[in-house]
Amino acid sequence: MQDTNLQAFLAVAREHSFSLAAEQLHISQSAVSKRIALLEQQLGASLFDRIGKRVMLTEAGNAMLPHAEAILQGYRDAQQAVVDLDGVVCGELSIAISHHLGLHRLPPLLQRYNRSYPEVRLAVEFMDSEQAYARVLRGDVELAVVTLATERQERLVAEPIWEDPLRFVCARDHPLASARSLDLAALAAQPLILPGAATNTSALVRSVFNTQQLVLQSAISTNYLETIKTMVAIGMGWSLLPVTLCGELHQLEVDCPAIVRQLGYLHLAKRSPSNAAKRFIALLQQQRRDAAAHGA
Amino acid sequence: MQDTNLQAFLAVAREHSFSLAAEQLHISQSAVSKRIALLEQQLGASLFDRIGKRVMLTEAGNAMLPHAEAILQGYRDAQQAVVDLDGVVCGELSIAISHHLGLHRLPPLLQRYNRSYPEVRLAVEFMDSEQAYARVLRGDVELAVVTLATERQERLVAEPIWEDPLRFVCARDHPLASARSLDLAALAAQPLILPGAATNTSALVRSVFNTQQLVLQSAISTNYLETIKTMVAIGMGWSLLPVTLCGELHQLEVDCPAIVRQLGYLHLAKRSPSNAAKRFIALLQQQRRDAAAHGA
DNA sequence: TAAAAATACTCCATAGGTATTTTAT
DNA sequence: ATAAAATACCTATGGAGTATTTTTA
Repeated sequence: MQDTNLQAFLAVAREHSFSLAAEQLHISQSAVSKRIALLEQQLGASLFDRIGKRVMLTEAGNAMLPHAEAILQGYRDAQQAVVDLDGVVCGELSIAISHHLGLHRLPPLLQRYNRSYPEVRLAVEFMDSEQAYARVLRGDVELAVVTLATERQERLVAEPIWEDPLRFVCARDHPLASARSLDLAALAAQPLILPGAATNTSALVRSVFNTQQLVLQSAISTNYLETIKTMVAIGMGWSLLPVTLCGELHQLEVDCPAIVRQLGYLHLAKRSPSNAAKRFIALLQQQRRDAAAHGA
Repeated sequence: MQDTNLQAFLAVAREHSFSLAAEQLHISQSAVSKRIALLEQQLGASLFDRIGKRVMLTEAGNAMLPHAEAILQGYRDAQQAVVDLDGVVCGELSIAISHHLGLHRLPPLLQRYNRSYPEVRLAVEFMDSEQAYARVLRGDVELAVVTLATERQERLVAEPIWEDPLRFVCARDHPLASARSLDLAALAAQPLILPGAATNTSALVRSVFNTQQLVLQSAISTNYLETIKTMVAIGMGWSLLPVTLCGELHQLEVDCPAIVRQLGYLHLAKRSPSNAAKRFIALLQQQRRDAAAHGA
């Protein structure tokens, strides 16, 4: 990205010679002649007086000189500005975060990010994971950190960071708490409390029961796991909750494969991540490695 | 003499669309695609994210934007500089004018200029004086005609043309109107209406009161002197206004040195004025001479 | 399905090279 | 006569257009 005609102009002005300018530019003398001729034609004015073997700037050439330099400097600056982007982390980073992750996993990460890159203005919005998916798809936010959907979406890149195993829970004084051995069918017969039917978590749970042709019907429905926990604690039914949320609830031993939510980040496949986003993703992935090392 | 690739870049950035940009440039959509692709290849970075039907700047594109504008402006300046050599007054003259001057001092000048040099396309923008300073500094406009700042700026040439003495005014039925003798302290104790704190006019006024360790606090604030006049007329407080705006307001005799705004023009020191700008400046300076002769 | 961007292809203008001519000392 | 710029002529490339394909809403 440059302007070869202006380069020729500056070289000739500097060298007072078409031939020397040609040498400097590693092109033929005739090419220089033509570049200058073209410029002169475009400007409607001569740039050089060719007085015998002397080449000197005309008035118009003098007038052009600083502008030509400014323009070529502009090209260099532009190029540099793009190159400089590598490694410079600044600007705004818009993230959608699920309520649950915002409460239980992200605070330390956000704090660390904010300390490491104070130049980045973090625009964080908390919402349901499904809304976050939509916001990313629409390009409203660059990144989301949420409960991942079980099936991958065409236009999105979704990477799991944490595994979030769900435990069957009920109140301590709930009939199920004293049951000897439990299977999915026994649970399906009892009142339960699940996140809204449209949520990824709910879909995951229902898919497990579906393998045994069991259909779940949740009486109470909310997308806030904290609320579900409270409902379970007062004996409204059983539910599935992340280990970290089980607290003093009774955990049921159930004869079925582990039910594990994938928590992670996602962004539009086609959208090139900003440097700010890249760093955030790096932080998330480091988190995953740490968790893996710790778990092992 | 120009850069068609950068033109395409700016057009796409402006329109958020390759097709619309193509229309504007009167070339085919595929040509635009190729120009952008070439730029991106030369820079080694994507300039736009094509997300479905949405076209948006990447970080690199954002970084490029001001440079691309600067380069194309450079071409225009270069062209104009050569044209101006012939003493021809034509092309475009971009001027930023303060609301007040645009209303009260410049109309006859603009009219005369327009008649004398119909070849010049006047691009006039009205704004606050402080915004005008910024526009000149950024090179967005060539000239500004505004209220001058009290201290001179390094990179600017600022020349006063008019003196604009400010008068203390209040409503006819305002308590101050019947006061025998007034000093600054007495005024500072009463509600007043001043232009915004960031304005040159406000700074000038406050500096005068500061010499007596008086601090002014303006309840209402607007940058439009006409609005201030109206507010004063309905008795909201006293103010300082140019003589020409005092009209039927009560003018207070106050024991203090005259407070005089300097109105004039300014431009970048390094930017040599175009012929069109030179003529405009000549008109302004003739105005000053006329005023001096009339005043004498 | 419709609209927008990318791509395939074709064509021509032009930038560049070589060789030659012109011009001024 | 010589050195330097202009020019003639040829070639290859790149930029433009049209038509088509791909992609996503």
